Amino acid sequence: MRETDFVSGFARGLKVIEAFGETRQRLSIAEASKLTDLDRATVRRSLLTLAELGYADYDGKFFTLTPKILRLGHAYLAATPLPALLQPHLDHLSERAGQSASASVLDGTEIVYISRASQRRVMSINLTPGSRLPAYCASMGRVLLAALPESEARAVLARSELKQNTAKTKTDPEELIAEFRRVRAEGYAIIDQELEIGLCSIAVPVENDRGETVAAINIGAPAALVPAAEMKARYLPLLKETQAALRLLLHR
Amino acid sequence: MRETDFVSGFARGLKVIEAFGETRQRLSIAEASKLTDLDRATVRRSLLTLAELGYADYDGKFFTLTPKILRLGHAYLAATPLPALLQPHLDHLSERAGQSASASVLDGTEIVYISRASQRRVMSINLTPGSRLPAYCASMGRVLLAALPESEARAVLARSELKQNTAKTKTDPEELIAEFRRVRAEGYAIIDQELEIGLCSIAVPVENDRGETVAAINIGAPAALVPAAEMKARYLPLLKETQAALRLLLHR
DNA sequence: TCATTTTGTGCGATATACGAACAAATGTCA
DNA sequence: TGACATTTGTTCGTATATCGCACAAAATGA
Repeated sequence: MRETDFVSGFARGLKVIEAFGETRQRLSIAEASKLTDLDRATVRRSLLTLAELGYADYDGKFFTLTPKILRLGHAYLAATPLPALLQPHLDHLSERAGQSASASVLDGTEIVYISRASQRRVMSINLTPGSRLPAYCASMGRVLLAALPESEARAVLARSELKQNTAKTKTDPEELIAEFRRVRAEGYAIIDQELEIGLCSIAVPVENDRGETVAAINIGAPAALVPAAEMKARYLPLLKETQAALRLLLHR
Repeated sequence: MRETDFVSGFARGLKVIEAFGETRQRLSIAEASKLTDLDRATVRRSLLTLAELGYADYDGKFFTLTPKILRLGHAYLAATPLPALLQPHLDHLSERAGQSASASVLDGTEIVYISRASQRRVMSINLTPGSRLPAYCASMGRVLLAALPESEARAVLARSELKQNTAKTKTDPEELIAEFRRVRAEGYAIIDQELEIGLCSIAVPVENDRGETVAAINIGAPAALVPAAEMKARYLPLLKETQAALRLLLHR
């Protein structure tokens, strides 16, 4: 790509939008400038542009994003058939399992939820399509990383902040790589309270008819109700059934 | 705002992103140019910028958005406390009603879903946070429009495409304005299959402690199970309870 | 094959970014 | 309270980047 094929004003504006996620709802020009590492004058123009277009409100001091900004992410959810295709299967899966079922894809070091059917809240945080979790310590993340060539998986781990969320969190890259091999061989991943105390989950890949992994689906359950040791026996058959149904759907 | 405080390259780029929602997943440069009414060279630069930043993939012919684009909308959902605040109440409401419960805000002529707790699918389309419906024919839309000064509500209706979705859809602006008055007086709106055959819903406003309407919540049910005439008796008390709980939460 | 559509590129005119300077607001301390 | 320091928002001139057009090249299809 040539130098002149890059619209830096556009790139800067997107950076400004993302600055809102990291901290608070309201940002002043100076705050946004610090977060994005862009000149105050530049940030100001971007924010005024967002306000002019209705993507942001401005009270003279602080800028806040408006719901119109959701159109941007929604462009993806509406344009990509995968989330809508998965949803009814997740609903069915969730109902039969009596637990929450979700689907996600990989974006860098994180997994991104694209569909979800929740029975009740098991996690302290609120997961909706668009929500993100670190891949290395989520069951769907393990499945998605296991699907990458090992060199790529290593590269992702190298870029990840391998944080010890709980006493059970695996943070050693070699141990994780070994786990990815097991996931590839056995076709599922189980997380036992590595992300949050009290939460277990089990995931399998969603493959198209060429065997390529295009997403992951999981079932999450409170550890108090379903010990990790029972996750496989209880939920793997259901997940495998859903996986088989989806494989037939995802021909291309 | 001065002319030079507007970054048109940014505005054009955002228009390009939104072009993906309207049609398909894959857009060529020429297609995107037609949809956005922008010069091909401009669209090409915007798309290449998106690809360079990882927001889009490019196979040499078609561009597709990547899940990274969800970061933009998620910046809003994460930055705004409302969706997360509402979610547990919707879960509780949904469980007690045995039906789907949702929350939305107004964006122009449309309502935007910000949180949702679904029991089972009652609609043909898949609603997730970020999904949009026309305000004039949705129960939450009626509630949100009723909260506007009447002149503004009229202006929104004037900009709306008042489509006859079903035989029951109200499309006369005067009839709708009269209905808004009733909603204001009685505090709830009921939709009887005006959006989709077989779907009834009832909504109430979510107000902060100053009585300002900041969102709407609803319960949707299949008309076959719950006739419109029974919606009020069955669900209004539950909605009112949730509304009262939220009012205490939303002081500012 | 030729016609049609689509994509890529060079160029002049125009719009934008940068950095610095200034003004206004805010905070600090005697 | 008042003087000073700091932070923030805004403006301006200029160097630089982007826009839209026109044309060339490539792909597509009849």
